[in-house]
Amino acid sequence: MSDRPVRTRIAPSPTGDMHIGTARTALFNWLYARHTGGQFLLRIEDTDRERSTPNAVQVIFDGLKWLGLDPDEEPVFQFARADRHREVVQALLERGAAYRDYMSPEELEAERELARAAGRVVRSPWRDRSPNDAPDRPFVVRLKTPQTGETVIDDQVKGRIVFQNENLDDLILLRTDGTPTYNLAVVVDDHDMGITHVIRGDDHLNNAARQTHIYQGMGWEVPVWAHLPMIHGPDGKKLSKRHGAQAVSEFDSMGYLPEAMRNYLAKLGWGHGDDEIFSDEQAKAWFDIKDVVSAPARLDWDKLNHVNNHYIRQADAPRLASLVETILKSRDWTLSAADREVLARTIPLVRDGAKTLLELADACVFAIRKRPLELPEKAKGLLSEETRGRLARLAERLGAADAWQVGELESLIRAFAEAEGVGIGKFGPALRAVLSGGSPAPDLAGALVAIGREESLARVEDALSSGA
RNA sequence: GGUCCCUUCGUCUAUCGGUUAGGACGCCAGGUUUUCAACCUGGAGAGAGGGGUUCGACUCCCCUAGGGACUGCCA
Repeated sequence: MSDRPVRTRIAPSPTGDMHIGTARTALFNWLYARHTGGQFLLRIEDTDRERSTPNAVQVIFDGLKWLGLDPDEEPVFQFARADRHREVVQALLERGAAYRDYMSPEELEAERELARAAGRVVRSPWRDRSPNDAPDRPFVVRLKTPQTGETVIDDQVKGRIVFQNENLDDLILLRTDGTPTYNLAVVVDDHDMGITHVIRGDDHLNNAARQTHIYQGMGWEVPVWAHLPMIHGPDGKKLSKRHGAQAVSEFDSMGYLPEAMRNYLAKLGWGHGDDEIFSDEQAKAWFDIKDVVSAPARLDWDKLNHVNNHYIRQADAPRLASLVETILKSRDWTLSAADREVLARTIPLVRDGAKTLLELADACVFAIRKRPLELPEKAKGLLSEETRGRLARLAERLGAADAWQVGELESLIRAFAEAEGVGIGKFGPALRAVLSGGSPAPDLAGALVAIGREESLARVEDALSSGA
């Protein structure tokens, strides 16, 4: 390999959702490019005309953008390069590194069965036939892969892997209809894009051996290979919908922060000693393909939640407020300017316990609910005559509080309990219920601050006057 | 069937021939406590099995078992 500047790429096919495994592959490519001062590129593999959709292309753009993995150049669309791919096939043909195969689908099928039964690879009789024998029939173009010797893949993750060439079949390069296949297109595009490091899922490990011969047929430099193990579901099976999520957009809508995803995904298959939480800058500085683990990893929701909670605590409050507002709006809440202020006050008080933005939003609801709050049955039971009197006396003190701040209110509540000669447990639960209407709420002082003085006192008043 | 990959606590991982096999999440116990979290302290918990190589193997080699990928004119 040469010392060309590093260029990596992510090459998804736009046929549906963006899988979280694709996201991690993109992350590793991005990290490696950033680590080495190289470039990270995007190529849309849209050669499957049946399944590729513009919408799915947009999903990929959106997914990468959300994850903060910005490509350094405009995306390359593979289908648009079909002429170039055919040009390379022509060159391969001229060099004698490829041949036209006139087997009919039926013949191919028969050969496939024979080959499988014999435990060997599919072979075409046209490989060694003279072009002069060519019939007037549709044909595919196949790569003329060596049948003796061995092909060595020096993989950065898996190590040195040796394939016996007799086990490698002749890849189809061009279909009967003249369109290029995936295996040809990746190689040509990676070469033309100057990709130095092919970092991709290890489902392509076998392809690497076969693709090597396309590079060699053209006399091109073979890239450095790095085949990443896949991400499995918590049960160790292939990650699928029933595991809760598999698409990047789903993690977004479940309330995971992109920086949390980057940190968590980076730790899935790669690590830097005992470091668990690290910044993008640290990840870029530390990341090396050689440190990627070679075994598949399972998605662990508990750990993802833990990491996400960490980043929710770290995030800017205004950013969280806007994210929470988006979630609340999607639940048909309309927020006034005053509500937004309440939200801004509430978030710092409740964020510590939130594992997702959805939970954060839930935790804010108590503060913006509209009076009069309907108390749950359980709460009504708390409002004995004695407690009502106590709350009334407490409301008086609250009304006269110097400052409406957590510290002040905490001491006020403590002092009140002492004055009443009871523990906070005697009136705390009732106050909480009255303030929140049964919604989850933080500690009393925090709840009071979040709700605001006027609104808090009004809620207490509502409760005391109802059914009195 | 063939080729190839993988295998340390439940999970993610550290270890790069010599460690009481470390950390994190989760779990359990205790603490804090006006709810739920969060937080603090402590605890349980691992080298798939069998052969080698070596003074010494989680670490190197082989076999077995169990997972997985590929074996498409999909990507």
